[in-house]
Amino acid sequence: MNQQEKVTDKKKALLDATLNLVNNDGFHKASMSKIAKLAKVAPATIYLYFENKQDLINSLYLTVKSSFSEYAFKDYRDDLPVKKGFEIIWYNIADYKLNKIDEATFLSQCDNTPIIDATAAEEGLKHLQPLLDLWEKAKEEGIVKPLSNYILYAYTIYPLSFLLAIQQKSYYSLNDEMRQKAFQSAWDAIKI
Amino acid sequence: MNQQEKVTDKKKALLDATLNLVNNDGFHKASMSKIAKLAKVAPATIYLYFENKQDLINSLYLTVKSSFSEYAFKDYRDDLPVKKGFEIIWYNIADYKLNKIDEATFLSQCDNTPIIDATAAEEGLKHLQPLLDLWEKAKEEGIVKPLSNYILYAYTIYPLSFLLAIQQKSYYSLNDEMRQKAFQSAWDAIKI
DNA sequence: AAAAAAAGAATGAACGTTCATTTATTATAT
DNA sequence: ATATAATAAATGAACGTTCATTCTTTTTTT
Repeated sequence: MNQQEKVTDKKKALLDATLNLVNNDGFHKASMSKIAKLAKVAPATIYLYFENKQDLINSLYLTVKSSFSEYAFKDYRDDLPVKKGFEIIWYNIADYKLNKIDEATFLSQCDNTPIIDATAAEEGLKHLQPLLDLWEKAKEEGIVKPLSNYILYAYTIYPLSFLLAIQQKSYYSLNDEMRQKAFQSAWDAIKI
Repeated sequence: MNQQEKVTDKKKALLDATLNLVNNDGFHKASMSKIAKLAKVAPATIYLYFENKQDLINSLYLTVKSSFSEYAFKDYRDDLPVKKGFEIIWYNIADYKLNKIDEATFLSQCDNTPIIDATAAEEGLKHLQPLLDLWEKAKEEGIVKPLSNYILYAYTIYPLSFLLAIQQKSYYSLNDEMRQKAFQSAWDAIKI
């Protein structure tokens, strides 16, 4: 293992530890020493890789967000028919939310609290551009209702966050059949 | 002003202060001394009304949640036709989320983080029972798709949280026309 | 042997909470 | 009605603890 890889390893261990602690105990209980202990590293070592706690959190957010959007647009091409393209993206995001539960939970916590810098939050918003482009095309073609992209998002993608939360509290688990029905509801909400 | 009212006043000032600080700075930055200062009270006074910080937060959550559900079912009666009843509840909740922004923001923060005790969270869940009952009736009558109440919630009520978040970041504001369209999408998502 | 990485101990500041008093209110006695 | 006693409410200072961060020393790599 070379130097570069080792650096990445420690950094990754720290990001993982932070993710888990923030998810399970909340930001206010995720202290630097706990993070260090979980990552099997001395507290001071964190400062070799991150400027301070805020930088650690921001970095984690951007890292996870970018892994999310990579996942979301896997196998998607903008020359596909509108509904097919939307279906691919929707199922990708559903898979992410229901399989990569820790990452998705963390993102949802960041999006609903002020623990992330305004600048980092803005940076994270840019990741969904291909979906916004798709919706513009869909509206032009008269396939989807002429609603703002915010509303389209609210009724198709955002509900998945609730299903994630429910599943995580293990009141409920979403099988393939349910997933199809959920997609149908998303589509019914926005289709003309 | 009698004694009872004075007690309620200080308590209310403390709950208000906590709401504002947690909303703006996050739970981890809302220290007891800041809360006390904002409520114009000595730090020690908080402990006359609440056991500790966790109890303060839990109390705030339950207070707000109960004001929310009172608002949600205003003018609702279970002998109304299903769609009419749903419409009343939906618009009530929309009004709450878009007008009582601070309270709604706080609830959304609580629902997406581990800052609330498990017991308090469970307690808060019971408030939506009339809506769940309505949905059961709607499914029996074949007016609404045979989906779990979780999914029905995810596609009708939950999207309002996103619209709240958007409006609060003031990227966007929801007028009456948009609100009607949003209701239409909610209904389209679940109607048969 | 020199440089870089990591560790652990040490730092002041800030935290939630408690304490001994003071201030305000209510009840009792004159 | 007035003065006094008893109670309740509220305070600011102080507590022990924990926090994020830094400093010094040790270990590892080159």
